[in-house]
Amino acid sequence: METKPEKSLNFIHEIIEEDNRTGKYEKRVHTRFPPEPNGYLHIGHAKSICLNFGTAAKYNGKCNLRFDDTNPVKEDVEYVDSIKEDVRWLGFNWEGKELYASDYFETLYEYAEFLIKKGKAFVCDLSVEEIGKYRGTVTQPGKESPYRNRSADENLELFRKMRSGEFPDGEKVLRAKIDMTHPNMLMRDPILYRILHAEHHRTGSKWCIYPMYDFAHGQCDSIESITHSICTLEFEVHRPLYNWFIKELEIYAPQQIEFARLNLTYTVMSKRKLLELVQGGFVSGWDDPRMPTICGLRRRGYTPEAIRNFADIIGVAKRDNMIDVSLLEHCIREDLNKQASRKLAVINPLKLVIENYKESFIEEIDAVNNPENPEAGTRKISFSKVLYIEQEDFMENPPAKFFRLAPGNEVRLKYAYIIKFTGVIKDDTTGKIKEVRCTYDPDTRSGMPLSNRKVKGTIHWVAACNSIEAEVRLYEQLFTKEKSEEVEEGHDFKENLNPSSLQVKRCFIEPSAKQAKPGEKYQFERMGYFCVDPDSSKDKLIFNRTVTLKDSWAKITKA
RNA sequence: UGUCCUGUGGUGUAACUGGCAACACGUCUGAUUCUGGAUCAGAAGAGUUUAGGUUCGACCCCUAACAGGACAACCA
Repeated sequence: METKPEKSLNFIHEIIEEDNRTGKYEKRVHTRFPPEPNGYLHIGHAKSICLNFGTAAKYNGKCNLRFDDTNPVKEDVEYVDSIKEDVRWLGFNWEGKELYASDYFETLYEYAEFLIKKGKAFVCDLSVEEIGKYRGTVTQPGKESPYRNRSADENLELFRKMRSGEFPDGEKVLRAKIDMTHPNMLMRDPILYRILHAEHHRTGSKWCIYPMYDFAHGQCDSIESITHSICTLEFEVHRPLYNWFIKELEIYAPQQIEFARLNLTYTVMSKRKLLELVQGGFVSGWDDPRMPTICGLRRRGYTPEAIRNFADIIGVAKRDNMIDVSLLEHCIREDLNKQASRKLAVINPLKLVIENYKESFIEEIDAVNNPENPEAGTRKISFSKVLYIEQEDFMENPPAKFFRLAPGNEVRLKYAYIIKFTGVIKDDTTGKIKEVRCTYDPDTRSGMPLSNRKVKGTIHWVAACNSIEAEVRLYEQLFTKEKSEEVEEGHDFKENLNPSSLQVKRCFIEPSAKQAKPGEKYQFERMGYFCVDPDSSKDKLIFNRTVTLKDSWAKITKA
């Protein structure tokens, strides 16, 4: 039992173990999760959160939560609050208080002056457009700014005036003096500070110049003594620049390691596109259960355990990837199968009358709460003459291998009796089936000596006399294409939106569901896992379908 | 017409650091089942982008090609 097969290390943990072997950071492991508070966290962030906090935990290290809040015009406390909530919900804690890049604004400013004095930074008067032109292109070298050779003293004076608010937005910037012909565009005298007369969500109006992300991120990691700065691939090109700052500033050097971000089929992961869906009203909000956001998944009924397990299973590497949602779905099913109490609920009701059952008689029947966990016990459900069954569970002219109710077929009503079809009643004008009639075998109630007779199928049902009504929101993939962003030239990704990603229905549920509270998770037998929506109230129960059960019959019918 | 990164079954990740490819999801069988769920047993599916090279031996090292991605915001 103790000899679990050794799980191989991902490439980041390999690096860490090597560093621990060589004593590079005195065997210290200190990571951080550094979001910008300008949007909600999504499942891609969850991968990063699990990686950073998980790595720290694995090596008895620390992991900071730090907000990289260097752009006051895009950031807001609303986002910092939601991010903190989501990280906590996922099951992670950070020591003491969360940190902010804005905590280090003074230090960062001093770093800038240090560079100026060293002759490695200068104040530039070029406009945005001009700076763009001077930068050259990816294949052509850039040109040096005419302001590049100002004296250190002049630069210092100008920079201090920038800070004291003597210039309007955009008038001047502070730039590093590196190399305008560098093949890496980011090394072509990048901007360090810009003038922004804007209210910052934490520092208020104290500053009117703000460091660029590139001038803040690496130094913040350095200030916090981070050992391994884990980030996504797009920052790989920035690494030489961060290293340049660290070297010129002569400060502690963390090690940056990049990994490939998560992509999931049938959804989008970019903040911009997610925002577009919210603002365009294509979803009800950031926490719409169809969204891949943490709050959306939470509302959908996903558990932190399932998400953490998912993050673990998908692994970490450097190559671009596109993970099949079926893996995420597998993770939540696996978790919920063990946890969720079962209920009987009928979503597309069809009236079923048992002809030989006593009128207005009600029987209390035992139902198992969770077959995976005997300790969950049993509950009573009512059985009566008139029931509802699922429309899909009856067919007048069934195809081969249809094991449900049909002329000539016997089926079991889950936890109750075996019934036999006797007839249907149809609407005179439309010809639609209004009710199905059957007889039951009184000796076959579950648990009775003669109840073991084999029947082809078992279907779920609900008593018409006392079942309760509820709203169910049936969710499907948000997009119709695996690669949701794949569109022809000139078309928009929103054209791939799935028009039937949400179907709202009224359903009948056994009365024991009456007390269901928001956030609670159930399995409606044979239908899937459902979670009580926060919009739910005593008077109006609302359930979100987290995911269907695996359905091999559905596969057969589709084929 | 640049620099950097990446290329292993349908998908994702492995391969004890050079000894002819494993695990998970998915797919398909069969068993079992009062959820066509769960569970159990099994199968198919890659010879590691290509071409050279080093080596007794290469997924692993070297070279080149090809393919994909990133980079030209006073965004992060």
